[in-house]
Amino acid sequence: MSILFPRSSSAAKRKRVIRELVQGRDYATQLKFLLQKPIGPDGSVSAKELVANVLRSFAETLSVLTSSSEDSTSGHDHDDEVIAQNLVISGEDASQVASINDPSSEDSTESRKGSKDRRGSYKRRKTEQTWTIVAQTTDDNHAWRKYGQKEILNSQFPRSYFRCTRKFEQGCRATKQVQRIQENPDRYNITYIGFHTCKDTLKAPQVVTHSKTWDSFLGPESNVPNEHYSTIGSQSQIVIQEYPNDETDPSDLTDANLWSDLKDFELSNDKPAGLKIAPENADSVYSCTGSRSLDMDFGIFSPHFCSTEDFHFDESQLL
DNA sequence: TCTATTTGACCTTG
DNA sequence: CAAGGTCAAATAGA
Repeated sequence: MSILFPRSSSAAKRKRVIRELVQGRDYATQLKFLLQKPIGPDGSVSAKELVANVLRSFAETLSVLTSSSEDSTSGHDHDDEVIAQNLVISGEDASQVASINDPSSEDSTESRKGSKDRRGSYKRRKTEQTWTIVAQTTDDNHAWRKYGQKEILNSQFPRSYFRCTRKFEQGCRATKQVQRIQENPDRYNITYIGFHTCKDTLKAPQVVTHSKTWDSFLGPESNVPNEHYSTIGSQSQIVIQEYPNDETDPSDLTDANLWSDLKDFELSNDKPAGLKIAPENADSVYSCTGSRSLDMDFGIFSPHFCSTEDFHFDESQLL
């Protein structure tokens, strides 16, 4: 595949292409989770394979575009957002998503109503789909509300817990955990748990907080200078998709609730609410660290996607 | 006054 | 039982 854009005149088109590709790939990734089905009875290409191909195609295209743009761009705009390049499934079974709306796996919030002395009586949401990214920013275009912070054993930095601000308005189940990486305090390990099911993501351009810096998010131990997080450009993000290890059949992913979730994604202002972890401000994503691979592994991507830093995609260079 | 954050308590899980 | 996740009262800020 070879796509060459005339430098000046087609910059906008190029930008759009990149955006669409990235977005499309994210959608395909979501689709993949929903279509964990074996080959059809008639031996036709399975949806799984299909999605794999789509993803591979996206990855390849982006790879080409990126490499072709790298040597042709000299300037970097600090404010430019950077697009995540790869969403890697390091998969365990994708079974858990099916239980998103399963009452048995619901957050304890409901079940605790009326019993004030049951603080903390919750069901740990190990049944949710989770994925982890490494990034220099925690901004992901979703509105989050911090609800807790914990000192973590053998970790210099505390872990902060966030939930979607629309948890109660719209019942959005998305949560995330943010923790500064000890070996690399410039970056954060961000674990997303569950997909956003809220719809007005555009109304939530930033993480909602009264705090002025991420330091306040990440605890008093944090001593990274504020200005370190004042800009968005040039972040690196690494995505590691994870599935809970569960016995549920992956085909449950086609659960009606999920489809409705998917519909929600589509309705959410052209922005995928779920896998938005590959936000516009990510530039590098990798992982091949999965323990148990899904049948369809993202290893189908070209090898460089699995290395840690060689795939650096800065959208600003393409725009 | 309203909304978000902080923080210690409480609970689940392994 | 320790570690980690969540709640909710207290607090802070707009």
